[in-house]
Amino acid sequence: MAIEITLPDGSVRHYEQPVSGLDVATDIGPGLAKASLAMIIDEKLVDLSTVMESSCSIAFLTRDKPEALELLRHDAAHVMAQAVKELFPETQVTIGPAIENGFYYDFHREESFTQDDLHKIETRMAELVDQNIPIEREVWDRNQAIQFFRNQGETFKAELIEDLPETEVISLYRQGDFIDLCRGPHLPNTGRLGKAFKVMKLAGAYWRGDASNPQLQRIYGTCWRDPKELKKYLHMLEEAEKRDHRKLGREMGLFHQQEEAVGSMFWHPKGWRMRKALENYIRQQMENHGYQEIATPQIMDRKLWEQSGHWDKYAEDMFTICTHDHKDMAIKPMNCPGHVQIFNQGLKSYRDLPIRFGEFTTLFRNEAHGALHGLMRARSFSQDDAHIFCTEQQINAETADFIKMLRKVYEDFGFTDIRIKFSTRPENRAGSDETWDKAEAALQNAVESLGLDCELNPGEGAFYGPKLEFVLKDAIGRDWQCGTLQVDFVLPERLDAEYVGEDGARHRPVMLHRAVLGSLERFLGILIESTAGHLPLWLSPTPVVIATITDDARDWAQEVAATLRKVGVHVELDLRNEKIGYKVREHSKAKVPQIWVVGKSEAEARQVAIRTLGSKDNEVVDIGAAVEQMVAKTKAPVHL
RNA sequence: GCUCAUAUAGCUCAGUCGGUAGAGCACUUCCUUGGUAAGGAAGAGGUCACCGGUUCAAAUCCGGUUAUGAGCUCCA
Repeated sequence: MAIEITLPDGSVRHYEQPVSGLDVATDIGPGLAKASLAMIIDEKLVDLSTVMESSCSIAFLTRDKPEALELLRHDAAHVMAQAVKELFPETQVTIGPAIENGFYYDFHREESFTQDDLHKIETRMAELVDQNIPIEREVWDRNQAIQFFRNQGETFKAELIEDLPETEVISLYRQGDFIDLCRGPHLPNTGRLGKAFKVMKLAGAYWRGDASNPQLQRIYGTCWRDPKELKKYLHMLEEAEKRDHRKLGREMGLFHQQEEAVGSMFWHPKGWRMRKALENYIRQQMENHGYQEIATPQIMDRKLWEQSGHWDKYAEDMFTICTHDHKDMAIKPMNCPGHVQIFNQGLKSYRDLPIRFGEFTTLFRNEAHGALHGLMRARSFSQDDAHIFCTEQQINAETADFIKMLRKVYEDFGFTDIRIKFSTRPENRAGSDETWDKAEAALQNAVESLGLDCELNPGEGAFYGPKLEFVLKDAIGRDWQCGTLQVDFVLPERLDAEYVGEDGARHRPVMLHRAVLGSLERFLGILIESTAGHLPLWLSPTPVVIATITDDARDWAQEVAATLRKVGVHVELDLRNEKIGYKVREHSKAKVPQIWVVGKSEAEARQVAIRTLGSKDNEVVDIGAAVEQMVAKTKAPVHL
């Protein structure tokens, strides 16, 4: 029986007998055999050792291809597991996948790994690579595999196999004495892994991601195709650390936090100017989109939160107050119930809908201690929060208008590539399945009519409805939900919202919960990190500092400052007896977007020398033109 | 909340074997009026996060607490 192997270039090789990928690669050339990590048969990635029994098309996955990374990282995880088992035999292995930039492996061991252990593990991994141990695939009988891992004391692995569907092929990979359950594919040997990896850090993680399960020790590593890539990545991490908003917030004099107010901000003058500018900007956009601003009480009776269902789900995370007459009050963690109270005042007609209420007041949530993260996750924060009360027929149009606003706003900050997650019904929820079917279908319909590209995020919706999450990344690549849109058929029912329809009967409105920026604090944090503190001038607390070279220019500097203040530009003067280089350095470090340097010659010519942040040059401009460009740039964008 | 790590001057950090603390920058004063990322000199600044223990003696060793960082869980 002849076997025809078709290669990507269209050439065909003929074999009389079953042949492995490695054989074919060796036939073509020893260079290819050496460079190949795995192969692709009919678009499926498999081991190089896979034997082909019939004709097929194959391609070799070589190290230089970007897809090789995932394979290398997965193998790095296995090599790490082998190293850990050799060094600490009492450890139980669980799972170890490739992730963005690297890999991790979750281990169970009574004793904690130490920093020193991590070094040992890394060293041992390098030794295993040097030993060039063959990695071999074996297919086992399911019960035999379970029994095998049980005998080895690997209860987590045994549990994994037990939970695999009966039809699943149980493949084990053997590298030396180490055998692991794995779907594969893998490299032909440990030598192919190379040494562009690094064991990074230790963290806790729950077995199967459930906090009620035992906690495992997760060891993270990074892995690349060559040392150059590794170095580049490590350098990138260092650079990202410099963009940390908590660090920049201090350096730019924006805010600080302290022990007496964990999770909350002390906003300094500059930070607060910035925070206000952002709020005023989004307030303007909302007004242009027909939203009406309201303010609801900070403290409301527990009864209202019980009625809405929040008490049931979030009581632990709410700050509560017991008044002197023993009333239980909650400090509001969100605005929705308050907004419904205003909607419920007076009888609404279908002619009134949609009604869009917006609010920016501060919310308070007693977030878990370990969840706090600077501006990104705080215990007090405010949102560009709004609720749209509308009919089912209006959902699509309202969604379209919201998306339109969101896109323009995100563009203003340079966020053009927005990830959207579609989160569906969670396990713990309010409302009937029928209601959820309707809400999810309505949101799905709106998404489709707009042609939005969403990732499905099952089970992650709000307890009252499905949601869209608009996700941005921070400096080191972590995801943060910023904007959101939620379709809610539940709260209007629970809080008894209604309107009179065309038919004269009473109906429940639909509630759309939505925020473009999400938490203003979080959005600022993301923005500071994404811009490395180089904010747009209209958001910058001090868009310009006027710095004198000598006292000769003092009067001119003050005149320029007065001119700017007259047109509403926040300007600071630096008249100190310091060298201009010193002043430039200081204000550059504080991320001041423009430094207007004035010396004797500028004073005489009624000019300023503009130095823009990030540039080493300066441009000498007449005062009229300079003020004009500053006024234009410090004006927040407005969209209609 | 859980796991691991960390906590020394305003900031960034050093501090060996346990013997009561040090640098640079910032700050204050004086000198310097200098053309685009650090001019010079002097001075001041610390209950070594907090509480307890071991010890003749603790920044240092041990226990606890709090906060911070990373990750997990959570995120209305």
